[in-house]
Amino acid sequence: MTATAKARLKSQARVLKALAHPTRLFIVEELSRGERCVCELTEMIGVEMPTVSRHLSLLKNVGIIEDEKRGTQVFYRLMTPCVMKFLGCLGGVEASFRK
Amino acid sequence: MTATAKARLKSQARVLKALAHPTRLFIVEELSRGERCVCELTEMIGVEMPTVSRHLSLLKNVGIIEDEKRGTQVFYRLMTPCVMKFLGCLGGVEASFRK
DNA sequence: CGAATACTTAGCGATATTGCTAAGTATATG
DNA sequence: CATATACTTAGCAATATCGCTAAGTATTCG
Repeated sequence: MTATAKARLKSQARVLKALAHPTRLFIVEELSRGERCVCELTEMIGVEMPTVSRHLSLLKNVGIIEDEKRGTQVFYRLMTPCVMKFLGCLGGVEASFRK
Repeated sequence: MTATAKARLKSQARVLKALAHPTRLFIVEELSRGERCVCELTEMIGVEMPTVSRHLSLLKNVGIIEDEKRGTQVFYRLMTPCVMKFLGCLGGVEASFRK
């Protein structure tokens, strides 16, 4: 394993790790339908806002989503719609395992 | 969020979590080129065999790989080549973030 | 300005993950 | 049978993650 390969794997793992949580997967799916503010997401998810906020900043840190403040609200947008194809495939993986 | 949606997200997150580690990503990539025994993977990765073995059983538990014992060796195979397309897309995600 | 709303950050305890070493299991081999 | 090889399992310490509450920041509104 070269150092380059190692760096690439680490970087890819970082993105996967960011996606690897039910709440964050929900956020990504929801944002794929359009931008949402933190309060909307919080209500849909059903955990405290600080918790949602932390999930959001995690996704933002790896470049999957982006935020924009408008008034007192902060709206988040999906930056990499590619992630959705990704998740579509994922459905196949579990299905193939369950059968 | 319905209970069904919750269960699906949890299941998907489980698969992503299994992939979300540099060593396990390496294993998946390597197995996409053909089956490998634990000792081969161990040598390539450069950590102790028990550690590799645990990464392998994690991947096996979510149905991504499968094992077969032949003599004293255990060979692992990729069960869901779909995962590779998945990872191809991943390259795009990081690239789009870095630029 | 003062209060309210929408968020984020910090800090905490509970739990999960990671890699290690040591010990256990199973198959081949002298 | 005894030893070696290939692997897995168990147990441990270090570290990371998760959700919470409390406290801080920023913008709006009376």
